[in-house]
Order: sequence, then C-alpha cells, then structure tokens
Amino acid sequence: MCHQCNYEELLSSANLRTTNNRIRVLEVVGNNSFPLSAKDIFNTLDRSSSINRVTVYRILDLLVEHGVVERISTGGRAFYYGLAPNSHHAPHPHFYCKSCGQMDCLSPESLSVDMEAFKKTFPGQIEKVEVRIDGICKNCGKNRTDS
Amino acid sequence: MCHQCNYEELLSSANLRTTNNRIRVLEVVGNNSFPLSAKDIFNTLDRSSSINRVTVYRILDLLVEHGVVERISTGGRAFYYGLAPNSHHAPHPHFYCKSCGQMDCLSPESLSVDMEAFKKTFPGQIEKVEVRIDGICKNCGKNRTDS
DNA sequence: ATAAAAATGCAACTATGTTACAAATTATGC
DNA sequence: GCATAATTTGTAACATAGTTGCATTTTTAT
Repeated sequence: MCHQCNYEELLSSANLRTTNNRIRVLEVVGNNSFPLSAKDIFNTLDRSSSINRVTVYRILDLLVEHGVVERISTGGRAFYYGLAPNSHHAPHPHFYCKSCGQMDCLSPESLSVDMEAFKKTFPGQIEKVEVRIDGICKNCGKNRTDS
Repeated sequence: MCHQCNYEELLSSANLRTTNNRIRVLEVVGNNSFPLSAKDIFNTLDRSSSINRVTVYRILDLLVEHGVVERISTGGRAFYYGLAPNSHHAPHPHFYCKSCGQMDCLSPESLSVDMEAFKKTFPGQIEKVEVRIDGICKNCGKNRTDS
C-alpha cells in the first residue's frame, strides 16, 4: 500500500517502541499492495529470519489496537491485515475472491457510503465501516471456464 | 426477520427437501430479528429437542449455498446467519458490537452503496456486497461509563 | 418390501487464534 | 557501567469455530 511510509515513524507516532520485529511486521503489511493474513505475514517474515507465530499475532493485535494496522474480515475464516487508513491512505472497500482467497483493495471512490446522516441518528459508538465485495476474481473465473 | 415467511415453501422453492431439521434451523434463523452465530442456533435448537452440532453446520452451509440464508462476517471470529435477501427482505447493512458480540440489522436505506457504476467496470464476478459497521452498541457504551 | 439415496450423528481432525509462563531483551536509576 | 525493573519474545499448551470420514438412520423410489 505504501512505499513512502516511514514505518519507524509510524510506530513511534502511535507511542509504540520500534522493536525490530514490529518494524518487520509493519514493513510486510505496508509494502504489500493488498491485505495479507497473519499466516501470510508470518511465512514471509519467517523465511527471511526466524520469528515466532505468536509474536506475529501479538504484534498485529498491538498495531490494530493502536490504529496503525487495520483488521479486515473476509468471506473466509481468517482476518486479513492492511495499513490502517490515515492521511495518506483513504478508507476503501475490498474485494475478496472466494475461490483463491486473494483480497484486493478497491479505489476509495469506487463504492462510497454516505455515513453522515447515519452517524447523526445512530445511538452507539461507531468505530469503522467495512465494505466488502465477495465473489470470484477475474483469474479464478477464467480458470473455471478452462476446465 | 420474517414472521410471514413460509419456511417449508422457502426450502422447496430452493429445491431442498423439507426435513424437520432444516425447517427448525430456518425457523430459528428466520424468526430472529438479528443474525445469530451457528452456536446460538445450535443452542436454541438443542434446548427444544436434541440435534447434532455438525448437522446444524451442514444445514447452514446448505442453506447458504442455495441462497436461502446469508452468511455474514463479523468483526469477530464466527460467522453469523440471517435470512438471505429476497423479495420480502432487501439487502441491508449490519452493526456489530465488539463488546457484546450482538449484531443488529440496519435499515436498507440507512447506508446505501451505489453498485451500478462499479459493476460495469469490475472484471470479476460479484456475488454479494457486505456493509458492516463495527463499534460499541448503546447498551455496552452505557455500562462502560457506569463502572 | 427392498434397494438406493439422502440426511444425521459421532468422533476425530484442521485452521486460526489465545494464554500462561519462562527466557531474552531493553530501558531506567544509580 | 551495572543492577534492577519493565517489556518483548519464544514455547507449549489450550480454546474456538468449523470440517471430514464413516457408520447409522431416515426418506424416497421401484
């Protein structure tokens, strides 16, 4: 999502210590153009230099809690993670392919939801709005007709 | 969601046999005004007359596959189930309370997404659009300030 | 009534995520 | 710089939600 972000800065401005592992996790999440599962992130990191699965989960939880990373639900079982919306990254919807499990980011304007009226009347506390389209991606659709 | 639905009819018009268990599952899902987890559904059914957990999962999968029931993702780990949109039930967004796990249906107009333009340009196959608001519900917010 | 097909139950399993606690690392006061 | 406290990481065990294989029961068709 972001190649210009300074990840150490992102961490410290969220009042988080810049440990090596946190930077590594944030780099994988941030340098990827689409959200990844915890497993994807763990696998990527563990390949370059060993890290514990639990550490990855804990760091992801921490980053989500501090608003650095966004936890995105899919049509499947695992959560995916991407950089949280901030001044450089507008909130945007996602497309989830039920067949291959790949999740893509859609442009912020592609599907906009008008929240203003809603916010005024809703009695609870709103934290985030998630818009997700589920279906079959171009690739998987193609392969299907091939067979 | 629906007290006027004929569940047997719903099943047979989806080309599904009207077994007792299927009707029971569909009744619990359909008579509830908000989506429930598989566990909720199992617990409710098992109280009135014993049923197997796996049977409930299987029936839910079947109903989702045949478009009778909708599988809704939450900000949490489990899926929730509600009647699928049909001529009597417009698709609508949901509110998920991170604190108590309750999911509420919002009115279809409360938050509408304009899909038409999107559909024209998107190269994949669209199955459904999910709009979910996560936050803290009125009740949980109240209890929090009490403490 | 019998055979075939479908649905259900049960036990074991998988995937994803969490907890408890010990070991290692990092920060802080002297 | 060194001792101590606090934080982070690793390891193993556990928890939750859902799935699979296979036997049993029920339903359907002949």
